[in-house]
Amino acid sequence: MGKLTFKKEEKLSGEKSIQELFTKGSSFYLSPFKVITLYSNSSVNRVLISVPARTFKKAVDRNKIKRRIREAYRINKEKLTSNKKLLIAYIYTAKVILPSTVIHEKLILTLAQINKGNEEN
RNA sequence: AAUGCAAGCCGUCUUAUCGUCCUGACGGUAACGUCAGGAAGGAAAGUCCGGGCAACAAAGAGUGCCGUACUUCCUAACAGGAAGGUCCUGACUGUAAAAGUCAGGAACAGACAGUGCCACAGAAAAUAAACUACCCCGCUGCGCUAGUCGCAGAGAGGAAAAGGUGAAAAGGUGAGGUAAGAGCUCACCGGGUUGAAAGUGAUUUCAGGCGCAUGGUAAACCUUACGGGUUGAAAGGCCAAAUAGGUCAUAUCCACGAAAGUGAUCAGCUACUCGCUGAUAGUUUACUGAUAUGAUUGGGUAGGCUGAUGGAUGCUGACGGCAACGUCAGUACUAGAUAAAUGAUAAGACUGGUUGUAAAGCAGCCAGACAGAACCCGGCUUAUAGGCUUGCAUUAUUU
Repeated sequence: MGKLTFKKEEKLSGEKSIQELFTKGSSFYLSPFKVITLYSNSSVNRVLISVPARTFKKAVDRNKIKRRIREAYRINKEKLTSNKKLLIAYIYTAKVILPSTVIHEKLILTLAQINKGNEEN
């Protein structure tokens, strides 16, 4: 480990798996995110990052938020301790563009929450 | 030099650490790794026009629907662009009037094909109309200067000249003419019309004749001319797991038969499977099944590839053209993602603003826009901190 990469394989795509995640996954809110998780049999954790176009009408703003979340996940993803692999969706629910440091802090909290959920199962 | 306007151009940079996508080379069975190269815009935006491309449709014509609307040209095409014309507005020059130059604007075909509408005000808003005032005529009354008189009244006519209303009042100004008036007549202007000349054309100029009642609105319906097949890359083309199905082979079980063996073929019903019916075949009344494994196969789901990035491309030069643009030659370029890459963090530089200081300098603080490719092009429209260049105007200074 120790590689802070984020390759194509880790990006969640495909209509079917996304539908499955949204219908069967379990979710929790932790401002500014809504997080949805689901166990899968893939070889890596796969992540979907979404910023609603309803709150951020300009593509530039959405891209900026997505990039910050992606960077935060990339740097902190080794904090995930589960053996089983997950599908994770991050949905950005805040109405303003938060600075990178805040997004980093909050995302670490969400990872801790996901780990806690694993231990209970 | 400053400010304003117009046109054109640019629209932050560097380093470090960690990362993303594409291409190539090398290593590796592969996963992947190493190295090298490349990776957003002037609007990528709005999706408002036009085209390429693709599929489907399509005898021809008419009607309907939608769009366009001064002319000529440019272009693949356009509602875009260039040049020009007409009208309107403003400024300047200038004159007795005229006229010219510059800048801006125009939904700039048709209102003697038809239908409709024209609020309020006003007498009247469209085959004209008489409220006030004006004029003539006869009648009645009154007056005295006793008339071809004056005043008043009601009546019958004339008249679009004056007043007032309105966005608009039926060509304008002047003269003649008349009871008063009227294109009733004349001159000039305006209008439409005929001819000639100039121009590819819109149109212009000149000449003749026309007295010339019949408004506005087509961003009301409408008429005329020209153009338009429909749907968009989620189009279209190709490959193709898994699962279910077809066919073949083998094995096992089962059924029939005394045994050998057989467990098929064809047609009809049904969208298909199953099933049913019939015929034929296996010496034959019967039976004409099931499961597993392997091979193969049609369609095709998930998914993938393609479409899809080199083009009506940019730049430079020559030639043609007033110009838009075209032709030729040279040269340069190369994003290709797909739940959607092109980044994150830190430091510094640069530019601008502001505060401190008498000022330069320096220091502190703040800011660096609009905005993210999605098949590709040509336009239009809208957003945009700051900077640069050129031209014009104004002001100030120096020579």
